Amino acid sequence: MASLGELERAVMDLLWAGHEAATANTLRDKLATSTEAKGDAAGHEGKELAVTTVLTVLSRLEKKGLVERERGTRPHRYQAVSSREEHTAELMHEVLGSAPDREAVLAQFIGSVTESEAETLRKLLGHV
Amino acid sequence: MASLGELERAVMDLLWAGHEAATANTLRDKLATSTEAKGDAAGHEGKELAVTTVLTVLSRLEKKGLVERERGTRPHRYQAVSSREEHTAELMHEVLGSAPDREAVLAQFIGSVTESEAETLRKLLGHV
DNA sequence: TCAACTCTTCTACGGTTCGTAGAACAATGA
DNA sequence: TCATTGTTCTACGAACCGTAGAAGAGTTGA
Repeated sequence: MASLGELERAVMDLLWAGHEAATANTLRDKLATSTEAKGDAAGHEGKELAVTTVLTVLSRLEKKGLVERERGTRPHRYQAVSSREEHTAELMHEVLGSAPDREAVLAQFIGSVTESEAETLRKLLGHV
Repeated sequence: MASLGELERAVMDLLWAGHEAATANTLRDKLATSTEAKGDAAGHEGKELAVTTVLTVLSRLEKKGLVERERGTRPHRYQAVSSREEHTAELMHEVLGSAPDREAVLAQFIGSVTESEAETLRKLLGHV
C-alpha cells in the first residue's frame, strides 16, 4: 500500500517542504499558488481546490500512515510522519526487499549511479 | 506507471523465473500449479484461470513495456524485457530519482542496510 | 478446400483507488 | 444564541486491475 496519487503526492511534497504542521486551509492555498505563477512544467498546476478535497486527501494519507494530525487544536494540524528522505529510503527498501536476489539487484543498482553518488556511498560505507 | 497488480506480478515472476519465452497457455498452467500443492502462505494461489485472462494481463504488461512478444510464431511467445534484477534496480532509481536531495536519501538508505549487503556494496564500489 | 481446432483481439463488468466536492454536523467567538 | 469556521459522511466519475465471453483469424488434418 505504498503508491500515491498525484494530488496525494503534491500534498506530501508541501508537508515535507515547509516541515511544520499545517492546516487544511493553508495547504489548499499553497496548492493553488505553488507552481502556478510560473507555468511550471511538471508541477501540479494551480487549481483552487475545495477544502474538503484537501481534507479527504489528508484523511487518506493518515490512513496510509504517512500523515498524522493533532486533533487537539481546533483547526487540526497535519504533518508528515517521517521526512521525505526517510520515506524515500523506506520505499527503496520495500522495492529491494521484494527481490529474491538482493545482492544482484544492488549490483545492478550501483552500476547505474552517478560518480558523485558513488563517492557519497563510499564515504557512508566507511571507506575501506 | 510502474506498479503492478497481483496477477501481473505473478506472471512477471514466472517469466523471470524460467527465463525462456513462454506461451499464454504455459503460463496459465504454471499459475495453476505454482504454489498450489503446498498451501503456500503468501503465494498467489492455484486457481485455474481462463487463457484469455492471462492474455489480457500479458497485453497490459506489454503496454507497460515489461514484456515483449514474438508475433511471428503462432502461439505467440512472451518474455520479460529485462531481468528481474534490472527491473528492480530501475525501480529503485525511479524512487530515488523523484527526490530533490538524492544524497540524503542514500544516506538514509545505507543506514538501514544489512551488514552483508553493506559488504557487497563496498566491494562493488570500492576496488580501492 | 473445408471443417475442426487453436489462438488472439475486442469488449465488458465488478471491485478498488483516487480526485473531487456537497451536505450535514460540531465547535468557537461575539 | 447566532454566525462563522472547520470536520465528518457520503458520493460520483475516472482509471486501473482481475476476470472472462464472443467473435475473428490462422492452422491443419482429411
